[in-house]
Amino acid sequence: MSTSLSSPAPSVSGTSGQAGPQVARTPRTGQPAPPRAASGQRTRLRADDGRLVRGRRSRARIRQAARELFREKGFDGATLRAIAERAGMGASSIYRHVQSKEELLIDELTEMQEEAWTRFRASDDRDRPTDERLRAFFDAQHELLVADRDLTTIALRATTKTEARVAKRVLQLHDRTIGLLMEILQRGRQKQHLARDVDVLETARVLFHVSNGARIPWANGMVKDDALRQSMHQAVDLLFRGVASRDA
Amino acid sequence: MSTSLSSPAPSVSGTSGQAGPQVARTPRTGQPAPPRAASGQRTRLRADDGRLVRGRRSRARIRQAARELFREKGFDGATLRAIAERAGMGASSIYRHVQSKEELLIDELTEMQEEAWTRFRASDDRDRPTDERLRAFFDAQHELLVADRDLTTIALRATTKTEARVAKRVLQLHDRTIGLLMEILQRGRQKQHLARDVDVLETARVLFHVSNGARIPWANGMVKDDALRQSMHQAVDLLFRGVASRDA
DNA sequence: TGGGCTTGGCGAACAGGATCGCATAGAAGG
DNA sequence: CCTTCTATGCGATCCTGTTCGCCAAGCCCA
Repeated sequence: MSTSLSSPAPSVSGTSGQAGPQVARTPRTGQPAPPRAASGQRTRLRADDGRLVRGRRSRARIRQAARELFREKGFDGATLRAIAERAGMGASSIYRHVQSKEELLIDELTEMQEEAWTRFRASDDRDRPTDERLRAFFDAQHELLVADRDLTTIALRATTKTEARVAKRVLQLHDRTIGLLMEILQRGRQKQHLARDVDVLETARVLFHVSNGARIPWANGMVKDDALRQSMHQAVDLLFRGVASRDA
Repeated sequence: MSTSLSSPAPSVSGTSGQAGPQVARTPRTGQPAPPRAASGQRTRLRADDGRLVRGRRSRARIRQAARELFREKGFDGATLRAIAERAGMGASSIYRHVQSKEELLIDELTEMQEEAWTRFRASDDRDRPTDERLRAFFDAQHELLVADRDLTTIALRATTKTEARVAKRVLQLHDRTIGLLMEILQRGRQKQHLARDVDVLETARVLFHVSNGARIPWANGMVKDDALRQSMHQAVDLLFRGVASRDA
C-alpha cells in the first residue's frame, strides 16, 4: 500500500489477462497469426519496420477521427464510413486496426477515465475524511461525464455487448475503478473511519454500481446534471450511515 | 398504503405518462394518427372490427415467435426476418405492430418482471424483518434471470438506447421496481426497522442500481450465478448496517 | 353497389457495421 | 534483381434493422 491511486489497481474480478492494446494485431483473423507449419519462421519484425510505422500512424488517425466524430455526431451518428473518410482511408481498412466500432469507443472511454482519475488525484488529500474523498471522486467523474453525455450512455451500452472482446475491456475498466474505490476505502479503514469488519471490496462494488446505475436516467434526460451529483452524494451518505435503526 | 406490491407503484422519476402498450398504434408514422383536416372524422373503430382482430392476432403471433426465438438464439441471433417468418408474415409487416426490435424485448422483460414480482409476493410476509424481505425480493428476480442470461444482458443494453421510446419504457420498468422496493422499505420504517430520517426513495434507488450493476459481470460470465446472489445479499447488509465506524 | 376511409401486408430498397478476396508495398534473403 | 513473406489498403458484398410506396381487405354509409 503505497503509491496510492497511481498504478493499475489490482484486478478485482476474473477480468485480468491481455496486455495493453497497443500491440499490432491481426484483427482479420482474431488469432495471433497462425504459427505456420513446421518451417522456420522467417521474420521477427523490427519495431521500426516501415509498414508498422505506417500502421501506427493510421491507427492514430483513425482514433483521432473517431474521437472527433463521436463528439460531433455522437456514437451512433458517427458512421464508420465517415470516420474512415476523415482518417483518409476506405471503411474496410479500419478493420485492419480495430475489431469493431465499439473498440474505438472504449479507447475513448479509457482516456476519459484516466483523466477523471488524474483530476481527482490532483485535488485529493489522503487525510481527509473517507466519505469526503469518495464524494470528490465521484464529482471528478461527474464533471467529465456531463461534457459527454452521449459517450456516457454508449459506454453503459457497451458494457452489455455479448461480443467477448468488447465486454472484457469494459469490465477491465470497471475493475480499475472499483480498485481505486477500494484504495480509498482501505485508507478509510486504516484511519478507522470505517468499521473494522467491513468488506472493502463489496463496498467498493456497491458504490460503483450505484454510480453507474444512477447515470442511466440521467443519460436519458430524466434527471438533471446536478441531481445526479446530489444523488451520488446521498448514496455515499446512506452507505456510510446505514439505514437500519440504531436500537436494533 | 394498503394493497402492498400490487398495483403499478407510483412513478418515481419523471417517467410517467403513456398508458399501456396494448392500444393499436400507427407505428409507421409515430404520431397517433393525424387528426385529418377540419372535416368530421368518420369512423371511431369498434374494438371488434375484423381488421383490428386480425391485427391483434398478428401481434400475438409476433410476440410469441419473438419470445421463442429470443430463447433459442438470443436477442442478437434472432433475426427480424426469422421472427417474421415464424409469425407467418414478411419482415416489414412486423413494423405495423412494433416500433423496433427492442420493443419486443421489452415486452418480454416486462413479463419476466411481472412474474418475478408475483413469485415474490406469493412467498412474502410483510411482518418479516425488512432486510430479509429485500433479500427475498432480489432472490426472486435472480431466479428468473438465471434462466435467461442473454435477455438480462440485452435488457441492460436497451436501457441505453437513445431512441426515446425504448429507453422510456425501460425506465418505466425501473421505476416500478424502485417503487416496489420503496414499499418494502416504507413498511420497514413503520415497523421501525429503519432509522426514521432515512430517505426511502434514495435507498430504494441504491438497492436497485446495485442489483442492476452487479448483473453486468455476471452476464458476461465473470461471476457465477450464486456469487451474484450472495453479492446482493451482502449489498443489502452493507446498506443496512452502514460502513462507518460506530464511534464517530 | 360503390366510394371513402383505415388497417394490415408485401417486396424493394436503404443504411450501416462487418467480411472477403485481391492488390500493393515494404522488408529480408538469396 | 527476384522471390517470398507480411502489414496495409481497397472495393464489392453480405447481413440485418428499418423505411417506402403500393395494394388488398374490411368496415361504414349512402
